[in-house]
Amino acid sequence: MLHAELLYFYRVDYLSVLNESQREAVLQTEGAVMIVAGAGSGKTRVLTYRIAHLLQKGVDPFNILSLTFTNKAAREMRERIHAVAGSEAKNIWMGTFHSIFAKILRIESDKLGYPRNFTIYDTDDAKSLLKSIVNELKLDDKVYKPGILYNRISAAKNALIKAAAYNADSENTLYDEASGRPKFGVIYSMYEARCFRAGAMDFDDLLVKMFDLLNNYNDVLNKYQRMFQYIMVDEFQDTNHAQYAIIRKLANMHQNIAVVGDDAQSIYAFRGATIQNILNFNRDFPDVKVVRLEQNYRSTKTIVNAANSIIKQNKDQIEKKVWTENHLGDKIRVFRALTDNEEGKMVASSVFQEKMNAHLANKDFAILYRTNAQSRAMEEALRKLNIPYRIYGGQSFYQRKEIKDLLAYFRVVINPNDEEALKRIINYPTRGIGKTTLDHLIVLAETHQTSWWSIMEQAHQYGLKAAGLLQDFVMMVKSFQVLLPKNAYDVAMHIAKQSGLLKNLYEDKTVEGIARYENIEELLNGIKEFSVEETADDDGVLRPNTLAGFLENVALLTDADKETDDDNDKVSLMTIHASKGLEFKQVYVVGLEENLFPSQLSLNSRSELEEERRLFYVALTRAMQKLTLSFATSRFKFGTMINSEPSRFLQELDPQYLQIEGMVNRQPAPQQNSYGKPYGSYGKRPAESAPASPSVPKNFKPIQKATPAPSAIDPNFIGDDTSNLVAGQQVEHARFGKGQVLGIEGAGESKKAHIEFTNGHGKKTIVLKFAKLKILS
DNA sequence: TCGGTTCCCCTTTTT
DNA sequence: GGGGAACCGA
Repeated sequence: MLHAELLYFYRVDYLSVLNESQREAVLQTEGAVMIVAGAGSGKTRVLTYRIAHLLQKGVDPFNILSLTFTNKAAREMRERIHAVAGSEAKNIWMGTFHSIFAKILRIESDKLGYPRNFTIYDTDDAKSLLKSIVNELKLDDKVYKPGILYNRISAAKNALIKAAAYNADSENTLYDEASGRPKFGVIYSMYEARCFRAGAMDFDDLLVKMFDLLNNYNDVLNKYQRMFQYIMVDEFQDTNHAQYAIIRKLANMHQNIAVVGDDAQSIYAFRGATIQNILNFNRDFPDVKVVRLEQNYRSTKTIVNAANSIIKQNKDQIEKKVWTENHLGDKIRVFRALTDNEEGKMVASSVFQEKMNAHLANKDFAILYRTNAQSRAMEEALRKLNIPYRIYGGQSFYQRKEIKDLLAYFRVVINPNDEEALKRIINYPTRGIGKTTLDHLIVLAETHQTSWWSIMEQAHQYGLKAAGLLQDFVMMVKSFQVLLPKNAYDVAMHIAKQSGLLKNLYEDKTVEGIARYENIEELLNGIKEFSVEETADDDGVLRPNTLAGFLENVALLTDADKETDDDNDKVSLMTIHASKGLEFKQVYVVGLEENLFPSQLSLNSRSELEEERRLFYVALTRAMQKLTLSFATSRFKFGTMINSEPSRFLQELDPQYLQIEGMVNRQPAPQQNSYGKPYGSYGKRPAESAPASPSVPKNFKPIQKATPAPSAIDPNFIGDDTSNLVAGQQVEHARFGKGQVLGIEGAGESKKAHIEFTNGHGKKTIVLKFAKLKILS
């Protein structure tokens, strides 16, 4: 640290700006610490100062490991530390789990038999590989859907179960047989082998292989344990089993580990995150010091209290009381719109007005939604009012076809065994290597247990009809490979031109074609920027930034990691997931409708519904000054208009914090005791509006808390806990519809129900563990 | 083998 | 309403 920076650092006197708990969290650098940080409680500030404090104490930045969940969080943290602690910040091991592990895996790749420049398969690559495996095995791709297979493989990997172990466990095999996918284990094995053969790791492999590395190579474990004297983990509630197993190993030598998290903001259980890790942490580090940050500095009392009124409806939670000294603030507005487009208009014009009234800038506003598809209506409305906006996430730049195509060229040049990349470009632009040839290649590679590439290199020997064309392709790639040590931009440009890709895109003069060409230009410009500075490699030697280096960086960039343009004063549009960790003066949460938020797919179990509720909690707590919620009574879905009802979450909010606007003038004002339905009755719900259901408040709170997930959609919904299911009960199955239970067989994991379905599906035997049954009576 | 058309499925959320 | 796969005709 430079002297001047040190002085600056002391002058800030960071300890005086912290409250007592925050100070404790910063100063407790030794041993295990768990920081339970409520929303808006200054978590990032604590983490920043904690690292600054370590540096100031003389800890070498190379000995600090700080893991975050997103690239954005890592970057922001680095910038903030740089601001308080100076240029040393860049030497801290700071990044996402995936990026840090990828970095280490490249260094240690030879131990695992991987090339140093292994490819990282993204979700699309992985699904595409699974699809071809299913085809090769001649299985029904309606049953063996890539997405389902991918999720199940991912779940196994997150639990550190590899294919061999998976297949050795009869419980898995039985499960797969019962769910109609007996070949799953075979697919998993093949997938694993094919990734290895291609020199590729998927996202989950970055965790699994990292664990293997530490578990099987004591010298490697020792090296990194020594290195990482201080470990910090942000968003601990979002870690999965594999991630936890790794950090636990790494922390084992020095035992200096601080984890920061908030169970109320756990929104990634669907991806394997488990709050169990919090319990494990207490078990594995029995001397853990727990620090609670409960004072909220971000939001008004109204927002904090309303958010609390939501989260307390969850059964699964760690008791904590988030409070604030901030002023009361405005009530939370609720907009009711007729359609999704009208919702967009209301939100956009409200942003326009608020900007004037409260003298705010565009960047003080965020519009948050549950699904990316909802952004369109918002965009259109904002455009009409000339309000600049920026969309975070959604279809990422790097997921566009043309970008993936060019990147696939780079990938093949760097790692010709990368079969998913090869598949993309082998006949693009068209060069006469069609499906037939590719099928031959696949079969040959499989029989000779080798890669497509090595078959292609010897195409003549295998008597392939298209051998000449394949030879040409191989020669082209090899001519690119020679250039690899050079500067990334020169190589990239050469490849883009010589492959014919640039020309192919240039000739397309349609609007989309021009846009695609511009995207390629943008990518090339990005590479140019990347390649101007030289970097020192691990051995300290300066070398030009190569294309391989660019690809390493780009593989784990997904969403909002593209450089921001000059004008940053824009309204932010993003999913609630993407908004975690951010704050805005004014926040609009749109699409508060049943089946959308909470998502239809979450309605079958209490735990999933509670995750949706935590998601809502995250959304609410993004707002500093003013919060607006909105819903539409109908919206376009798959091109057709569907009716929708207001979300149950609106009804769960304590009405004293709400101000309802845009209502049909049916009643003078919502009465205190009628908050069960303060939004008027619209939509066709005969069962509800019929006199048969009198004035009993349907969602009366105490009842709601005691019974699992009452559904606002199905008035007959009783529950989903099938553990006590008996013959005679009426149930509803997601696919087969309604039916009656004839009998129960077995117990525990393999408990099955014989059910007679009414809608022509007849009798079926359903394994209760994975059938999502609703109990109707 | 290729290009165009139809048709089908889709929607959570992300590294 | 849209992207991708499957299908079909040259």
